[in-house]
Amino acid sequence: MSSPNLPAESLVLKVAQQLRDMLVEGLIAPGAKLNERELAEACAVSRTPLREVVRMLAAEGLVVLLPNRGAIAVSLSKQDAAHTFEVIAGLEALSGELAAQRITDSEILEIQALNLEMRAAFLRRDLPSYYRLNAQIHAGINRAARNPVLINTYGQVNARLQALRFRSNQDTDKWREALIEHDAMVDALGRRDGPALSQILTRHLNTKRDVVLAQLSAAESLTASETLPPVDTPINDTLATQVTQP
Amino acid sequence: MSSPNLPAESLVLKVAQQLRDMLVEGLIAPGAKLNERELAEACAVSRTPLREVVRMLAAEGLVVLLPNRGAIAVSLSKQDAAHTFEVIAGLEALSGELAAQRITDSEILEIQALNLEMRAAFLRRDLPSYYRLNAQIHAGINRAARNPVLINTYGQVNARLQALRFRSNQDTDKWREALIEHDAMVDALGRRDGPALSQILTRHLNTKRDVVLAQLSAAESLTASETLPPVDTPINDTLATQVTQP
DNA sequence: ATGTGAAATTTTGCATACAAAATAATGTAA
DNA sequence: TTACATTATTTTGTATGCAAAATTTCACAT
Repeated sequence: MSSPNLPAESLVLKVAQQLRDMLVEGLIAPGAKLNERELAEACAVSRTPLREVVRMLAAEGLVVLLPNRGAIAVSLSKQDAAHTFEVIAGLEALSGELAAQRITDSEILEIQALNLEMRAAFLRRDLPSYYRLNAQIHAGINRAARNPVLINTYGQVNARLQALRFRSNQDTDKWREALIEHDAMVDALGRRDGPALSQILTRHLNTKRDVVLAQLSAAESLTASETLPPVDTPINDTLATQVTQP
Repeated sequence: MSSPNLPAESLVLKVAQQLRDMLVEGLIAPGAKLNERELAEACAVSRTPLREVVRMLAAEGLVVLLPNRGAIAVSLSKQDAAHTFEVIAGLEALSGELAAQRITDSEILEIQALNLEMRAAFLRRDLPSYYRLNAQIHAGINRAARNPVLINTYGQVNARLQALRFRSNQDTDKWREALIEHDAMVDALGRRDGPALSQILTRHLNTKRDVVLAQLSAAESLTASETLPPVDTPINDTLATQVTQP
């Protein structure tokens, strides 16, 4: 039911979604400075609405305001990420609890189907499809919780995690483990066992947290060795692969 | 260590807190229109920073943007309030779980002391003190969870409930019930029994939700009979009940 | 070379100005 | 009077302009 007249959407909301996407997709790197003039030009608006958008994203936690120094894309430390995962785990636990009470039979079937598709994606080692289907399953559970406030809160907190861009190739054992957790999840959902689903989701998020934190540690030590060579050993080879990130 | 030079704080952040307070304190009534000229004048700034603030509060869910028609203070329907309480319950459950693991002995003592003060306030039927102490106890538990993201998320969602201004006189039985729940809460915290604390907090929030929803029903039917003859047309809901953007 | 400081440039923050939309007011016809 | 169309006023949305702060550039001294 897309109406033919599209002026309904406010300009700021469109630009907000645009910038939000750029941040979540990683087109604007974590920690990168947001230049008002540049972004305004890129979005084809003046600085005024753009500034309003940046303030909105700051309230959402996707950017950080630096007084008199503009804004930067949020860059979560490992601790920040851990804290965020804790909250996400709590929200998903709630979501599972509520979804088990309120989900319809057809929704259960749909999620079961998605889970099978996800297994297929795993067998093909099709990571993009896997992530898409994984997100769809969790979104389906959230939707089945029948709570717009929960969905909204979840989306806001989760966006900050998405901005981490951790969707890299995880090791196969962990991946297989995640699949087992998903099976248990779908099973609990099918039995409408809220507490069980809740518990599985919490555990699932904890393993996901561990994977992401490990990746962050790896990336961190990697960039550290790039930018800060060991004190004793002078630089002897010039690779010219400097990463532009504060 | 409050620095002597106060220009550090950004103007927008100050105005944001100002407006936020006005909304939470009920100085701006739920559903009330936010006139940019008026508010800008009241806050002694021009419309530009004020608009930025309004956008921030929209992202926080304290105001709702109406395209081409400005913004209104959020006005939660009963369903919205119920949904919000569900999320708050989930967040407090998480908070209790984490706090039980991380709280220090002295923090436990402090919360026990606050609980006793709250009992005293109850005996005196000192409602303001009761609410203040109650808030302090819950804030203490949240703080003990050692998770800034949780505190932030909680604060944002809870602000919308505060804006309901439901702190009216509750009936004495429910009040006594709340006291018992608080005792159980403090007890579980003292034993560092996370699951128990979590469960008690959830139940506590559910009773609180029931109280508030009952009050909302009462207020609703009251204003309805004042403004409209008791016909079958509740023109009310479904207009501005959307809390925030996707 | 390296560090320091002053001038130049850029960038942010805020206010004002103007166009479009919405609301209120007025007049007219039934 | 009421309903409706038309005009006037207000209000919102966006762009532009200007001052303050921050960043960069560059000259100069160590």
